Amino acid sequence: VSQSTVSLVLSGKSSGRVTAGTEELVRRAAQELGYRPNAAARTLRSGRTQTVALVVPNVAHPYFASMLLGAERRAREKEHAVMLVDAADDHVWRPAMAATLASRAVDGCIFYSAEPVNETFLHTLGRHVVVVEAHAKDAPSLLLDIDGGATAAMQHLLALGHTRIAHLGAAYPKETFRLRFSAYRRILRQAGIRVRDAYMAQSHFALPEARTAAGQLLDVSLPPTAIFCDDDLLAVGVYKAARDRSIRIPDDISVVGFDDIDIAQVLEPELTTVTLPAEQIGEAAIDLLLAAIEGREQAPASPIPLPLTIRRSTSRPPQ
Amino acid sequence: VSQSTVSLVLSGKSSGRVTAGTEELVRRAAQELGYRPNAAARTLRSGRTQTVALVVPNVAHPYFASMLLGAERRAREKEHAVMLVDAADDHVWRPAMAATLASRAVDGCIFYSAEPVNETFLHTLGRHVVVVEAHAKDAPSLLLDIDGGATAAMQHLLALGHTRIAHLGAAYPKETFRLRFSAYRRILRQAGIRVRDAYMAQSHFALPEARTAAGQLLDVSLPPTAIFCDDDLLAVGVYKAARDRSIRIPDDISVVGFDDIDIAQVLEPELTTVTLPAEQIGEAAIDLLLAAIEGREQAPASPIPLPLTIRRSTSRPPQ
DNA sequence: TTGAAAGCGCTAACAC
DNA sequence: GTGTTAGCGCTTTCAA
Repeated sequence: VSQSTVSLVLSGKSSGRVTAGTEELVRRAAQELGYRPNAAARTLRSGRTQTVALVVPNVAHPYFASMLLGAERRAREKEHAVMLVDAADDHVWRPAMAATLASRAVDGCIFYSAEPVNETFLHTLGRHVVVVEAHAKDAPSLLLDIDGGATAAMQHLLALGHTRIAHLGAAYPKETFRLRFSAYRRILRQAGIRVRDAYMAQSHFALPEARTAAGQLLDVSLPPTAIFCDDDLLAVGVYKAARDRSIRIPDDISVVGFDDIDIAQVLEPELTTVTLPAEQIGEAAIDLLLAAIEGREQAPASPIPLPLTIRRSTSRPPQ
Repeated sequence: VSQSTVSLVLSGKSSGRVTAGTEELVRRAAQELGYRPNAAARTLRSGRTQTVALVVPNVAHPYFASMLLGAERRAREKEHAVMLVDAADDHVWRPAMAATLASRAVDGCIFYSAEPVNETFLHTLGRHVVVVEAHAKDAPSLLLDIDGGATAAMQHLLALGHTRIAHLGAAYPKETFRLRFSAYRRILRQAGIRVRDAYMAQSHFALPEARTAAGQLLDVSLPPTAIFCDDDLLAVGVYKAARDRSIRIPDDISVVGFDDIDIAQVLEPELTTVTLPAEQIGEAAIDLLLAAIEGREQAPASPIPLPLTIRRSTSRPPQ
């Protein structure tokens, strides 16, 4: 029973090369001895780690947690492991990720981009990269129909009769948020409504800050009758600020969010929001990355549609 | 310029072995060529992967997401990567984890146990294992003062004057939840209050089910004036069920949760809950695991205290 | 159908 | 101080 025979059998490449008897023998011995092939040796030989990295800005944001859930599940189905890199802030992750990729510790990387991805940088990494929710010239990217979702949200508000619509934007430098903001302004302009500076505010993803920013919007002299938020977490800030001022949702003000994280249904009234299928996005990202790693060309898919989920936080504007 | 010299320099073991000039030379060359040591080869030689696995029941639960955040941050500080395994349900993770550990793809594993850990199983793995929030005979474990937290919560309710206190338990087979339940019964008994079956319900971590279970508690003929929940997510079910019945929190019923996830402050009124320092727990788990891997013996630390955070969901019982 | 042997890229013991 | 060399455990020719 020699080394190569064992390798053949345990890698499933034994058909027509090894006798059934020998094969059985090998399997039994492996079983009894609890033998497990050493991953490092295998990687050294084959160049494949069966591991992919996932870079997200913040796992504690429920949207990313769900995406990670979907990605890990799918990766495991395909016999891959997922390594997590929490970017936390944009300066930290690059060296870490660059080192990880360059050392060949992973076969590829899913990259929830913080910004128009530096292409030189991507190339330097020399591994397969998939970008989620952003365009990248030299890497396959998984796109969402952000504009479509934002447009649906705004049109919903217009259809209800709102004209004084504010925007609470995410203070995060990413294409996806610029798209949400553009859609807001475009739809207003198309409807012949002036875009007012006083109806626009920004906040990071922290409740106290979102609450303050939302409060500024509510305290304008002629206050808005609806607020379109870049993110459900920011919508929570609106709920809090409204409550601070005894402003009722949706009677006095309508609120629309973006993401449809669990919190949307925890809020009272439940939040009307643009639904991002986070787990599905995680799965799709894994599929795209594995295809790239295995050299299967994928026709660039069309952006994932984002339906508006209408709940109780939107209604006709007050008289 | 030979292989071993390069190795010496780049592993930082060059002091007193390599001339400053040569060292500089090597570094510069490595820099220019963009040389990165191959992780697999290094692992094969050294036996260390610089990677640890983290097994959690469900990353989409905010508590675990935060724990993961803390763990990943600390691991990166210590130059380790974190591989995520989402157990999803208790049957799936074992083979996956066993394979990962046995193949030496990771140096160790943090295991948020689903159950009194099967010790034979742990040993089979043959790698370092740290168990969080559960006792394990043969592995270092990171303990939380669950009983202390639950006791504080119950005593808070008693101190407010409640005697009809219900318990909404998590339908999840884990020591930590049994401890919460025992504390509930013990405190009632110590206060001379009869433990009523009608005041006890269970639910999985799904809002519709939690809402139904909470509803049953509220619909008892002599309803409770307070509910102690095993988890903040279950407390959300109570809020929903109360709202369905126009029962006011805290005027008609007080609610206490467990975890202090972000949702606790999203709820209105904000939830009184037992605070688990999730990120800190993740960090501590990494510290414990790395200590074990590096052979540093750690005196078993005392359980992490869990303070009760009192917010607006608890008050005196109605007259 | 099975075995022998080379070599993936690194580290560490040892020789120079 | 620097170079030579063996070997980590596997896969994969190639020879028997």
